Amino acid sequence: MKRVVREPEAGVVSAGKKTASTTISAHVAALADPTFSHAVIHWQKQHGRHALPWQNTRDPYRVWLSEIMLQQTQVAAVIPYYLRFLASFPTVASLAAAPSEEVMAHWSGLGYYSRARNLHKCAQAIVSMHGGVFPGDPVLLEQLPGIGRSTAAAIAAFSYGTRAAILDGNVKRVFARVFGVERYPGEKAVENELWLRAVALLPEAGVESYTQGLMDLGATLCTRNRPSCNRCPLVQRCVAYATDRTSELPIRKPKKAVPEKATAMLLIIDGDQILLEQRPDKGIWGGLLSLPEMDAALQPGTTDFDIALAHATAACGVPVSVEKLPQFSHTFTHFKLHVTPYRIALAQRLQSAGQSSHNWYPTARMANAPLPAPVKKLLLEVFRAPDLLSE
DNA sequence: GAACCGTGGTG
DNA sequence: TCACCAAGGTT
Repeated sequence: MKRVVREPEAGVVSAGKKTASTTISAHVAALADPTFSHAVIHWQKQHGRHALPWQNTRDPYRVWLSEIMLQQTQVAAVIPYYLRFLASFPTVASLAAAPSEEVMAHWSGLGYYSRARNLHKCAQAIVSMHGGVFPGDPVLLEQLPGIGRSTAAAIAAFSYGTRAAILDGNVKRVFARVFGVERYPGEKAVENELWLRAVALLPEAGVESYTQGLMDLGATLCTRNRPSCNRCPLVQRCVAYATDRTSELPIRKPKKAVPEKATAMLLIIDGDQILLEQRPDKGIWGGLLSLPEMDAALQPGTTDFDIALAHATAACGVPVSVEKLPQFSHTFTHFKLHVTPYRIALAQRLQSAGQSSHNWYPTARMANAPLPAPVKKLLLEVFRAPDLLSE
């Protein structure tokens, strides 16, 4: 259960003694500037984006789906996923009722798979606890799985016109430049300050255009590299522009070396089926199917070839051939993975050896399987299966 | 606060 | 090739 913490609205001050909320309200009031939202709204109506697939609707289901998909993900990557998802699950009830494997299959390749698991949980909570209707109160939205403060505000603003502040990567970048924030925005104290500004700068009316405008500004003009300041409606008030610091702000996250890991993946093939394993929810690629893996480092003194044979035998049957496939590596946000794939043909399948997490999957349906992107890529190269998900 | 959690595009 | 980054949330 997540905590819901919210400072009081601007102007709402608890009676009596001088409290922290008094200070916050005063701070918010001091940061207010109606000309800011006016400039953003005016620009958005003329130059913002108005034809994205999830726009021109106030259907909270569509707004919610798009906001979850767009977390840490760029618009261009989301569009095909959003369209396929909506075609297969047109309502929150249909999504709630869908098997989780089907939900994961539709998310396969989009990354951050806890988003998909939380999406499914959230749909079920909307049906069971909210009568199938998304609440318009950001405080209620934030209690649902996968919805944090910023996403809750976006959903409430776009669906119901609720006056709530977002603070996503776009807004952080715009604010960091306009207000000349010289510290890393990921730092808690800095983020708190940015939230205060976000609340203080909300318009009295037109929160939909304002919110979309902030996102559009960040995505189309106030980009990380080479921002288009000459077209920006905030350029006159931009500290970074005035001081020629747009390439320095926002301050970058301090980098650190990423660890490297190695694994072997087994393509155990029996006729037209391949053995896949359900991955636990916790950890990388949680909740997806993937290839069985073995850690060669755990078996010193033997060859990879021997280990692959032994593993396949123990897992599911009698192998007749083992072929080492070309190695590849995959870089995640926080580590790099080196993979050695082995292709193993099976002469005889042992029914009794299969675990519950084991899943014999038709190779022809590989493109539809809920697989991690690099695994799907590998398998499609091996089997050259057609893409069936779009049907 | 910090680690964890993906992927594809970009320079 | 590689570092960096993009509509964050959870633990």
